Amino acid sequence: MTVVTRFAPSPTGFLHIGGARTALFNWLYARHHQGKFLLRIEDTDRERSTDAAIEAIFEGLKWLGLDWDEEPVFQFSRRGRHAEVALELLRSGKAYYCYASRGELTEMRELARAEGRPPVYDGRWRDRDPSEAPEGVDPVVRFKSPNEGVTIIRDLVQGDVTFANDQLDDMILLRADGTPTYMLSVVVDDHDMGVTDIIRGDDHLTNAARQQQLITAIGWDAPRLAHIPLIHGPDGAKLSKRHGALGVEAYREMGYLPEALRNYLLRLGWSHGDDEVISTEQAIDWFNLENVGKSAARFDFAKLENLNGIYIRNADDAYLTGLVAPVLAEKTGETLDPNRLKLIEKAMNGLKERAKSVNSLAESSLFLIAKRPLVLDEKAKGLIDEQASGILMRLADRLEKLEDWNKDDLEAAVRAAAEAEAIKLGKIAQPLRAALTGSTVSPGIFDVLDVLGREQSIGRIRDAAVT
RNA sequence: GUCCCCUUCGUCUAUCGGUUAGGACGCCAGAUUUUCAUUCUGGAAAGAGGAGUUCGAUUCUCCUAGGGGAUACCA
Repeated sequence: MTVVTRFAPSPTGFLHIGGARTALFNWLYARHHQGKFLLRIEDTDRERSTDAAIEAIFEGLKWLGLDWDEEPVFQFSRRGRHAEVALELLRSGKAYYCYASRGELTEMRELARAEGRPPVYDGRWRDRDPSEAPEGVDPVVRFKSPNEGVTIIRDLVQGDVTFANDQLDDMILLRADGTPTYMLSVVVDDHDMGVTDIIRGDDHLTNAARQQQLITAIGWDAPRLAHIPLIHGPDGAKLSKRHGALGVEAYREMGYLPEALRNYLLRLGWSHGDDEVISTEQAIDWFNLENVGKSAARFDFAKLENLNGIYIRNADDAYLTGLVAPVLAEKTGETLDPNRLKLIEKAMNGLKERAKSVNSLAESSLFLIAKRPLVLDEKAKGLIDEQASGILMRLADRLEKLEDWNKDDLEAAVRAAAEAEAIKLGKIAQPLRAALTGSTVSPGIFDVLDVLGREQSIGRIRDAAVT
């Protein structure tokens, strides 16, 4: 049987980082087994579901490169089918109408808690005759779950987990208004979609027992289960939305590459020996459930940043230029013409060597497209004293005489200038850097000269030398 | 309260009874270098605590502690 996995987020907010990892694992598992990766939007909570959230989930998955098979399933649209299954259970005596009021339910829970018993529904309508039903009350449909024995979940990550059946009460299948609850919907949808392997957060582990009872009652085959641990924030607390949990689009805005984030997320809870930098092809080839850890992991930005740097350094110059362009456009307030983009791409090799994010890449390429005269930062200004000005003027004269403006000749000229001045290369390179870039930090100075070209370079040197 | 899960350097992790407990990030020191970054070398840094089982436990069992999750007519 081919593997079918699914990612089933509820569209009540952005695609957060924990969901992204769940999606990644499902995707990897499906691709590894040459199976299918399906998407289901669990939008049955009409109050909280929004179209914007649905869009954010699609966009987030696309950005991460997690392509899904077939059309996404919208759970709400399948409510008729869900109710049908509940009604069938009702007919076969595996479910029943319950007329207990909300007040009764609260009372029940409080009493149970006070007595140290599990806070569950006591089954008061389980065997009661419907003729006793109170007037004018719309009943809910409850599942008649086994009261004795145990339910064992054979989890691929967590191992065998045993629940006593008396801990699990008769859950609601259909609300008083006839709409299905989550427990029913997932079971029916997973079955109808042919899902063979459910990989989800371990906050669903207790749900798994109830769902398994339901599946057994209906008579379906149970899918394989794998409950992966949650991701915690840097402080070890649960990663909640008000607690630093960001949507994947926030990571894009911070300048992380999707492939770096994917790699980071993969290593958060899964390992392959000592391997750290893992390509997507390798990930698909290697991914398995056996090497998924059982404990929650903390999110560590420092490590993500390191990985991001590695991916940036290895990335294609044109690709990076394409990513930098919009950021630059936003910073400068104008879209870049092809000539300046070409300039950036030419400098990219030196730029990417020292970048940790797309944003820092943009920041450090700003000098390339700056207009003369350059504004020097404080440190750069400090480098150009009277002596340095003289050196720069003489260097400008020397550079002007160069026949050919290329990296090798430029290097030779600058070194010759240093020798003529009887100073170390650094003594001339730093003021030169300040003059050309307005900063004390930049790519190699000969690269900068080369990329900037004769006119800009000499102009900038003279600008700095006279002020 | 009840149930379930988890626990190796600060962080992510390797180890599937016998290792000087390995790697990565971060940190510190050094080398390279025109700045920064990269790269390279070296260093500090861990089995929550307690009982067992065993010739031998990080590894198996139990207890304690700590952390997390679930306890809805939310998903």
